[in-house]
Amino acid sequence: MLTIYDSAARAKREFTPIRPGHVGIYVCGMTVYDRCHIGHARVLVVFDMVVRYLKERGFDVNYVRNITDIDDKIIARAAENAESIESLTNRFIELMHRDAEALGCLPPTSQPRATENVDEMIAMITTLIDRGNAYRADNGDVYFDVSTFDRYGSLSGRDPEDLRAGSRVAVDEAKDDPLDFVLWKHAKAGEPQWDAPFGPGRPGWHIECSAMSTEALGTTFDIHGGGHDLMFPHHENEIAQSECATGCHFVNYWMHNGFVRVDDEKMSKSLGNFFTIEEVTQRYHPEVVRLFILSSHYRSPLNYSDQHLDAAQASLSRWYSALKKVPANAEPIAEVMDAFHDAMDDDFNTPKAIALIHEQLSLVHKIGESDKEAAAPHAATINAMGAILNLGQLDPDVFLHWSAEGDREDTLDDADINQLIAQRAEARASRNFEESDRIRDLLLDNGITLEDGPQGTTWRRQ
RNA sequence: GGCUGGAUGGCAGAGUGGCUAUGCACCGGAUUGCAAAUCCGUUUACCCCGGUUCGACUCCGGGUCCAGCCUCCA
Repeated sequence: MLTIYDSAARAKREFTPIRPGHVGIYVCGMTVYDRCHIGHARVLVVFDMVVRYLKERGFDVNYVRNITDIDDKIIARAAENAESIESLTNRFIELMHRDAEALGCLPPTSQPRATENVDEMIAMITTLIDRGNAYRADNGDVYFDVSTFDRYGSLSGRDPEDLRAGSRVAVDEAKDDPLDFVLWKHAKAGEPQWDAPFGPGRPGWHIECSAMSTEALGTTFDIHGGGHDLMFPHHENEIAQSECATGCHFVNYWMHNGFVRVDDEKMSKSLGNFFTIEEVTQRYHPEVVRLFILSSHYRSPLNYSDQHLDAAQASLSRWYSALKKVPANAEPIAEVMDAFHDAMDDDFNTPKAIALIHEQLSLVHKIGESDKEAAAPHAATINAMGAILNLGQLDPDVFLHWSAEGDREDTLDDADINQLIAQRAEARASRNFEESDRIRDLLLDNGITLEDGPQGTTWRRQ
C-alpha cells in the first residue's frame, strides 16, 4: 500500500488515484531569470524520484512542471542585461534542462510556459470576476477577494483574521483587504502585455499554476507538489482561485519538499548562501548530488556541505567498485525487493531504501571476494533497486575515473595514468619498490588512487 | 506574536512499546612488498521534566532549543 504524506491533512494517507492506474501530478517549477541552485536541484530530484516510483508501481503518470517565464524579476533582469525577455528566459530554460538532465531527471510529460497559456488565465479570471470572487481595482489591477472563499488558510493552517491582525503585508491602497492577491497586473509602459476583457496587462504569479494545472490535468487532480515555502501563500491562493473558478475540489494530495540549508539556514537567493547546480557538478559527479539529495527524506531539511557530498561520493565509489567486482547476471532477490518497495511505499522513504542497498553492497563485497557467482544475485538486486532511484546505473569506470572539471587542465589524462601504471608495474616486477612508490605518490598528488589486485592495478579519482 | 515541522551515537540518517537500522569516521585485527580497496571484531544514541505501562528512544502532558512560513522564494 502506497502512502503519501498529504500536507493538507498533515498525515500520511493511502494513495488512491482518481482514475485507477493513472496519476496526474503538477509541480511548481522554476522562475527562469537565473541559474538553478541546489535547492532547485532538490525539487527536480525529489519529484523525479516520486514520478519514477509511481511508474515502478505501475501507474501511467502525467507529470506536469510549469515554467514561469513572465514576472517582475524576469522583467527587471532583462532590463538590467539590456536583453529581451524571451532571450533571457530561453537561456535559463536551456540551462535548467541541462541541470535536470545531469542530475538524472526524466523530462516531465509536459512543461507549460506561462506566456503560452495566458488565454486560459484570462478565461479563469473572467470567470472569477463573473462569479463575484474577483474585482477590478481603480488602478486597473484585478484582485481575488479572499473573503469570498471560506476555506482560505486551510492548507497552511492559518486563520485569515490572524493574518490580518499581525499583518506584515504591505498595505496596497488598491486592495479592499490586505489578504487579497493580484490576478492581473495592469499594463505599464515597457512591459509585456496582453489584451483582456478587464483591460490590458499581464498575469499575476498564482493564477498561472491554477490555469495550467487545470488545463493539463483537469479540474481535480491527484498530486500537487512544490517547495515547502510555496505552501503559503502560493498554494493557498491556487486552491482559492481554482475551487472558486471550477467549483471542484482542486487537489487530492499536497506534497512539499523540505529546504536545502547552509549552516542551518535556508539556502536562498536573498541570503546569497546558494551554490548553483552547475558549480557543484563541476566539483562532484552529478550522481553524487543526486545521492546526497535522496539520502535524506524529502520532507526533512537537508544541510549542504562538502563533507556530506564527500560522504555521498564515498558511497558511490563503494557502490561502483562492488559492481565492477561482480557481474549481475542473476535475478534480483525477491525479499529484498519487497523490503525496498515497502520502504518506498512509506511516503518515499529513500534513506531506508538506500540502507537496503548498502546492505546488499556489503554482501557483494563480502561474498564476491571468494565466490562471484554466489554474489551475483546481490549485485542484480542492487541494480534493480538502483534503477528505480536512477542511481548506480553508469559504467563503473565512467564514475570512478570521472574528474572534476576544474581540475582537468592540470591533471593527468587517462593515457598518462595508464602509462605510469605500466611503468610502476615494471618497477614492481623487478622489486624496485622505491620507484614503484614514487609513481604511486605522484599519481596520488594528482588525485589518483591506485588499487593493486589479483587482476592487476586499477585506479580511481579522489 | 500567529501557524507548521523538527530535536537519535563524532558526523549523516532510518525506525520501533521489549529483539544490531544503515553508511561514514574512530580503535584493534586479517590481507598487502608498503599502500589502497575489501573483510572480521570493538566502541559511541535516542533534548529536559513529569505521567501511562510489567517495560518508553518509541504513547500522553509540560518545558527548552532549532528551522520554515506569515513579503519574492524550490
